[in-house]
Amino acid sequence: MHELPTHKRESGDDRRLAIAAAARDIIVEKGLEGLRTRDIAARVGINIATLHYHVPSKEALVALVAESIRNDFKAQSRRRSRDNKTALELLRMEFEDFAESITDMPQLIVVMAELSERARRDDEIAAIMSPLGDFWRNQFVQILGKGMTDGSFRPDIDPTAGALMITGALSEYGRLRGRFSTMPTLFAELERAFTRSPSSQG
Amino acid sequence: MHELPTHKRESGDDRRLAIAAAARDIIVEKGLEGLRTRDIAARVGINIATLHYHVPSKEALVALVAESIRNDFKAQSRRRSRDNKTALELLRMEFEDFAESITDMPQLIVVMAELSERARRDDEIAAIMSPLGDFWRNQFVQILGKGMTDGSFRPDIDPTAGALMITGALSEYGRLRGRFSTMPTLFAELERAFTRSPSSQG
Amino acid sequence: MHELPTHKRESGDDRRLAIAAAARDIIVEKGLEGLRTRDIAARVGINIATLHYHVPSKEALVALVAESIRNDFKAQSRRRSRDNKTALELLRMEFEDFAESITDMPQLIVVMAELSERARRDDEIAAIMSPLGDFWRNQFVQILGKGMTDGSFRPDIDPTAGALMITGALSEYGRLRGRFSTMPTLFAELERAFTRSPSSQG
Amino acid sequence: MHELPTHKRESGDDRRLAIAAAARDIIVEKGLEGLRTRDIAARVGINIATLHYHVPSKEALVALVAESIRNDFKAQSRRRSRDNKTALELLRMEFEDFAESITDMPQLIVVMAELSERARRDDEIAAIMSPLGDFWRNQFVQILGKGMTDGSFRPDIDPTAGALMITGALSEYGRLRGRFSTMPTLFAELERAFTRSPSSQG
DNA sequence: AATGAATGAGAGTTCATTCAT
DNA sequence: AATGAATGAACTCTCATTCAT
Repeated sequence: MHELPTHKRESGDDRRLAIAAAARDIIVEKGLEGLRTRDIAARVGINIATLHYHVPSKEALVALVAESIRNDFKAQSRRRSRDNKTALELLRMEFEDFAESITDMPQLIVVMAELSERARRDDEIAAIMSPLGDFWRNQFVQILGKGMTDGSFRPDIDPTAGALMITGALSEYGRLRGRFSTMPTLFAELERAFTRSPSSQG
Repeated sequence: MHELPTHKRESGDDRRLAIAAAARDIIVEKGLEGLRTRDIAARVGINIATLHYHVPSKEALVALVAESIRNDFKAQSRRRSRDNKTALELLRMEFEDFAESITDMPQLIVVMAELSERARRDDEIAAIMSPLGDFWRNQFVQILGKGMTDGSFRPDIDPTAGALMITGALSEYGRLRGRFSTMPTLFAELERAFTRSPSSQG
Repeated sequence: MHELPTHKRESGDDRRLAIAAAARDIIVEKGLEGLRTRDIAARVGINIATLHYHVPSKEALVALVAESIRNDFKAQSRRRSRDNKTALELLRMEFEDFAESITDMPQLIVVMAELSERARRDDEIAAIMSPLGDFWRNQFVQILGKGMTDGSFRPDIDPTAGALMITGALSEYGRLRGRFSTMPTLFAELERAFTRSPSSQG
Repeated sequence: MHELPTHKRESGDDRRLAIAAAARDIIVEKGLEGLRTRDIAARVGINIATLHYHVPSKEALVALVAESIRNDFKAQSRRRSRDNKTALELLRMEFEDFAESITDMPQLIVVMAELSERARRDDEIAAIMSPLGDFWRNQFVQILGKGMTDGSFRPDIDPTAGALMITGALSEYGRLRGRFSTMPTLFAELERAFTRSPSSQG
């Protein structure tokens, strides 16, 4: 990126980035199942043999994609200061991050879903993806825990179950591609689910 | 099931059932991606050509599996009377149905997930699976709506978003195979999410 | 034909006729190469196993078609009296027979061509088709020979070569399906080829 | 041909030539119908996958053969000067070309016949073969036309019908593989068919 | 770093034929 | 005489991978 690539004899790292990007595009279009090394090579503009020179096997290729996804995902979560915020504010920031991801990299959600599916049968992928899911879920566990203390949320939440509800709802939203509910509506409902009812005497 | 198959000259319908069952097993083990007609034939104990005699193509085979899943899923939902129940009771019944499915046919959830993924790119499968998802989600929409009226639930629920939360949470639970939360804990949290907070004064 | 078939349990001979007819139709549409026993059975309205009951193998089936063609072909040639005719009249009668065949059974020419091609590699078919070609060619050999004597034709014809020219021209016409010359034009040219030039001093 | 192939790592063009040649041999032996990709690969000494690398499908393979035939056929027709020749001389040159083809490449006629048959149902092949037949036939149309002017031939020829007679006779001769007439005999008869009778008074 | 050529293993599918009823 | 079910053998085609250059 920072130096002009010759488009012939690119540095290994740049090639690997390009390969991962092409692979992600294809996964979005045809799923992991429809991912073919030849298609990736064609999209990058290199020979299959060259592809194998940079990424020795398909297994390694999928792992590369998984790592690429992990990097993008983690990058998304670390950009803003989380200090001196109430739990509710933190939750909203997470929601905003999610909305941003969907907007900026709609790929990300789809590819993550495909890789999670694969992780069920592939230990190497599981080793990369599971911590990612854990990390995401755990952020909500933390937020919910904090919110029970600072009064943002109900005091009777089970943070683990609650976090699972949130990630489940967001994943489901991504899967349905917004066909049945808008994001603000869903976010609002999720907030209500963990805050006190407006008036219990109502 | 009820009589030992001779493995020679079975009726077409029985064979198709056996084929669907074998395919489901393999999908659980290796995913839709790892589904091979030869493996199915071997598991059923027939020749590949015989498999093609009963199910003319792999496309048709996947559709057969989808239908088989749909039948099992719908069968699960229709066994008990839903009359004269409060919304909360109905919600609990749904949870019990879900628990039963997980216990009796842990396959079902996994295969449904695989088929839903495939439905994204395969219209024929989408035609079978989408209504199923809609049906499931809609049951919760109904229940939440009713609960807002009969006082079971908060009056400020968005039923559509709420239903999406519930199905998302249940799907996520199935995907994680109970690794991070027990079913009763999750069910309880879901209930609390839609009922009034016990006392807002604490 | 002479007694009403029940369409179930037909006599073997009727079935064989129907099978041959169906096979000929399919050969016209898709060539011998595209002939499938299943397609024949479907067109006749019987099961493949039933087809094999009546015609034990595909080899026998093709032979059956060849015989059916032979019968039709020979029938065409024997309907009119050939007595007391000049060679030129006989030649014209042959042309008329050919024209009639093309009109009444356009199949016949096409299927004959396919079978002749096959005869090159299949001795059984050759045993049926070769005599047919010989018979046809020989009719022209006879006519040309007679014409050299009765003054209808040039005296310097080589009857064998001439007969080959005629059958070749007619076959070519059939193959091209009349795209480059009309039948009367071709017939006239053939006549001229074997009669004296109108005036050599011209 | 000119240098011994190593049977390992040949250039793509050489391989395609070898593949076309092998395919032509097999078509001669077993017909287009009996053409199998595996047989071609075996004859060339390569793997089936390698065959598909060079020729992506069987359809393309048959087209390749058709093109190979066209090239050989056209090459045959363009080697000698056709200037300052009478129509009769030109006709004889065509006959000599035909005789040479039969001697040097007996394949050519047989494979052309098979491809023409196929052309009836395959538009891609028709697009290659039909112009070839048209080209051949048209050469005779030209020669006959010229001969009517320069006095070589009868003045009452229909060139189109006459050309069809010639190509038909030659094709028939090729099909019968010289069983019923020698080439010189046939050529002589064809000449006589279009020249004036030597003397109508005998 | 890059590539054209090659490959083994295996995929889904087809087809004439047979068997039990 | 008829059929649904079954099958072995074969077919075209695909794919990740390797090798020589």
